[in-house]
Amino acid sequence: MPLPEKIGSVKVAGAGYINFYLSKDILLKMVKNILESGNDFGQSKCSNPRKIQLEFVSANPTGPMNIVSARAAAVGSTLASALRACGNDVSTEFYLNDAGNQIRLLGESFAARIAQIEGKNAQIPEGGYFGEYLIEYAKEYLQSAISENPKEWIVHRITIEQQDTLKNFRTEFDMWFSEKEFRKSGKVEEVLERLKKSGQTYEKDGALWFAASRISPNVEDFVLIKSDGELAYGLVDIAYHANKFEERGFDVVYTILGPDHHGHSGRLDAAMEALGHSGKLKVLILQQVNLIEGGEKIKMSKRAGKLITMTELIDDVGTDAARYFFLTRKIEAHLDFDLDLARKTSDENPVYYIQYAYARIRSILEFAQNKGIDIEEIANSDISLLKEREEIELVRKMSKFPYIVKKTAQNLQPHIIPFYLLEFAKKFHNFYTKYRVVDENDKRISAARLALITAAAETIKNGLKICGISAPDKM
RNA sequence: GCAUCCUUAGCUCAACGGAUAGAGCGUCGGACUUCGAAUCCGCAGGUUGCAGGUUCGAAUCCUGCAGGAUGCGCCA
Repeated sequence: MPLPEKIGSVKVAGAGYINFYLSKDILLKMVKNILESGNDFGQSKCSNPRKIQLEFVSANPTGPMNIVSARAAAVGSTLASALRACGNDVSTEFYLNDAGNQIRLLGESFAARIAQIEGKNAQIPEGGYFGEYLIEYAKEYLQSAISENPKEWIVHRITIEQQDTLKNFRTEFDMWFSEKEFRKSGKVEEVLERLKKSGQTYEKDGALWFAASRISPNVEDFVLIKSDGELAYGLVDIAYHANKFEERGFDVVYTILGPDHHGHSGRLDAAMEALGHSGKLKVLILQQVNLIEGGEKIKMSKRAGKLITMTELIDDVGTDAARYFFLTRKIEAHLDFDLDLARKTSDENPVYYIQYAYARIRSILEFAQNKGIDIEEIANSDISLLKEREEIELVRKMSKFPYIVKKTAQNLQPHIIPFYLLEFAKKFHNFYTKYRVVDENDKRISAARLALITAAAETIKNGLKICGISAPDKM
């Protein structure tokens, strides 16, 4: 039976399986495609591009960010890149909780610290913020001699700090959405009226409740308006999410929340349904992170003052290693972060294994150039000279990269790319050890192999880029 | 008590419901006069927590049980 030209061979593999292999020609064309695409290799067009919002981190501006925020930053920014690579219109957002009870407590705690430094007798309020960092900020505030209201100042100051930290962690947001400003918009009251009209609210103990349990039996009712007349967090958050769809027209919203918010997730879903947005919001619960050092869990407690902040973690292990480790787990799985392993700049640390493959290729290209080979010309080489098993395997692997990116975006699972890159690096090292790339006695095969490894470097670089990990030329 | 997540090799983890369940690390044994040894090759390591069910087919889906983590406020 004649085979279509795209199919190279067919083999019966046992267990009822028949394998069709892509022809070598098709595979080898991939190499040229990759070289032509360059930085765009891995991008694809989406059959139904959507306007997507991805909200993540959204840490309260009340103190230094913790390691769960770090994980959220790594995961969120990577998913955003992957979704963009698939042709979606993606907007990333940090919801700035700069209003409400916690901010009031922060302001009071900060004022108390200032008063203490000035020698006055002042107490940090019940449930306030006792962290030492407020003392440092208070000194800074007093020295700067600004007339700004201390509460406004501290919120702003901490927000700037968070923005810097996130930027250092290669996580940028298109939008920092202020809760305080949002509350002024009147949207909260409007949404409240609509919820009342939906008939799913009731009064009890002087508060206004939302009957979420009627919409979804597993969800408990919750308070919209507290008995003191204040807006509850739940209500503001519902209005905020309604705003995403109604004022800003997102088709889909992904909100990444910490494990302590899983109860909130069901409430939001129920409320979105009541407001006519069912199925458009997907809350992703990102599980917790345990830091492991010396084979043991580091117990962190605010009281004992043993808290490792996101900044400390980045300073300790570096952005590349930290991001890599945060990305290697499914989002719903708990992550044990092995500090000792992440610190190691040796072969045990997989992030270097991948980066090393890239650096090695850059080094070979430089070597070839020094030998007088014109790197620009390798795109015109005779790729069909590649026929060793390891060469074909490498091409086969790189041809899967766009699919890997797509799968990451579809499944909203960041770990797929780092795992792929690890396997890919393995295939490259494998090839490298067995075959010489630059062979002065055979210029034609050299050119073909240089084309091959250039395409490999492109694949690694683009993969690392999506993960927010650097691809160093030398290391 | 309720809710969410987890349980796969010694360790850390992969595996669109599909083939003989795969990687890294660790152990052991090998490979550098030539492009980077931060590398490669090989050996060993498994009743996928337990018990049922659905299916042509289950690590994967359903139920129950056991073990672990977390959350259950008119805080956010």
